[in-house]
Amino acid sequence: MARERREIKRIESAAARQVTFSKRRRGLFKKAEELSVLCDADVALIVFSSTGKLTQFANSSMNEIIDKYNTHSNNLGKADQPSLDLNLEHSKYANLNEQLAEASLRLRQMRGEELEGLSVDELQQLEKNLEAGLHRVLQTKDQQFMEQISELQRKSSQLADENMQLRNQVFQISTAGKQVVADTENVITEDGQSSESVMTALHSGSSQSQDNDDGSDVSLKLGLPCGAWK
Amino acid sequence: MARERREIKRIESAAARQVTFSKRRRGLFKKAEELSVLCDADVALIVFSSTGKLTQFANSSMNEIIDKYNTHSNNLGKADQPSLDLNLEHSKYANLNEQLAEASLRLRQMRGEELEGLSVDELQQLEKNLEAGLHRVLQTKDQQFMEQISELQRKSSQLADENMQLRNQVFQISTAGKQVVADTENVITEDGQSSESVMTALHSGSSQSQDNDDGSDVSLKLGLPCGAWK
DNA sequence: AACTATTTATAATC
DNA sequence: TGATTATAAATAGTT
Repeated sequence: MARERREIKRIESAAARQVTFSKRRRGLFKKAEELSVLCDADVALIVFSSTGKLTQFANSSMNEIIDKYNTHSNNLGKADQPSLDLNLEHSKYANLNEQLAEASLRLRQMRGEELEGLSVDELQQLEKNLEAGLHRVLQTKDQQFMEQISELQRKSSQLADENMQLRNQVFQISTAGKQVVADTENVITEDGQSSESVMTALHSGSSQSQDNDDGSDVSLKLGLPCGAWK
Repeated sequence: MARERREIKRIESAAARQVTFSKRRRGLFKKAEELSVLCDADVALIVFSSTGKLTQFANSSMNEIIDKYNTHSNNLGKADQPSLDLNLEHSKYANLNEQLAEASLRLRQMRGEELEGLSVDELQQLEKNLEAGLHRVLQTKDQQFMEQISELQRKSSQLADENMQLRNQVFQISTAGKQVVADTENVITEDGQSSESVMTALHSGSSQSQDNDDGSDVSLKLGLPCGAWK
């Protein structure tokens, strides 16, 4: 319902998926509420995003509706349930454990372990996923590198500017110094150390200029372990 | 969304309410399914009509999602649980949930999603893992290909052997046949059925050779769906 | 997140 | 119910 019809299948791009998820979830919850209001129906809606975030709607109480649902489906299914609660607890574990086991297996397989049982088709699917993942990781890494580089470029251009200013200061001060020296050569000094004073002044001026970068890190390290480069 | 905008409040006419309920319920379930498919989300939808009739949708298992919902709302919700037992249960869940969340995150990151927060070091580690995994997957796939190929080579060499033998048999038999025919033309047979015997021998010999492949599959299919190739 | 061109849902009607 | 249709609403792509 938009610029273009969208085929109903998993959106591959995580970003687009997230955007669509937000939009459609809002729409879905709105419709759910409207149905419950217009038609006086009991509606419960539970949505977990692919990242595990929960959103829920229930016109009355969620637990109430779930209970109602359980009694309904129980009536139609299993007859004896000594402790519904215990069974629920139990199945929660079982479910979580199953999901965890599944996720771990997938992870190990992506690391190239436990591939024995896989068919060629499954291996090719895995390969495709790995290549896509690797591609995105490389893209992200490149992006971070580029950011670091442009940050460094910014810093070094700033340093070059400061450098230029310092050179100017040095030049001006040393010019001024020569004038002082020239003067002292022709005039008897009052304390007998005018030459040293001038050198000290020049030096302290220089070091002060270098230090007035008030703590900013001027190191040119990339912050990367050297061994990480091929 | 129609001829006229409808105010969102309970429809008084029971008939109209029923009609709207049917239409909107269908739409709601459709949207729920689309969301689950498009965005890879877990969606559970339970609707009781005002007459008490139940309709439900869950992309996976309704119980699974309700369980997940219960653990979630337990974890994030009620603080009062006097029973030590319950707290233990609780922490077990929390633990499993944490592990599952961790594993899911790792999986998504290996698929190249949610890389935003990662440092360059972590990205490089991920890259290394992906490359290693991809390498092993490719190795395993290659190995399976090689096995299929050597199996096929074995079979076709076996077939070639059989072929050779058959050619020999055919040659010898047809040569013998000509001699027999030639002989019978000039010599009176002793039992009067030498010709038939020869023909029988030829036929039985041939069919035996074709059948002695004791059930092995001699088809030359690679066992791969054509669509799997780019 | 805001903006539209479209698609989709649906209210009224038969 | 089911089909039709004019219109409201949702939303895909874009900025």
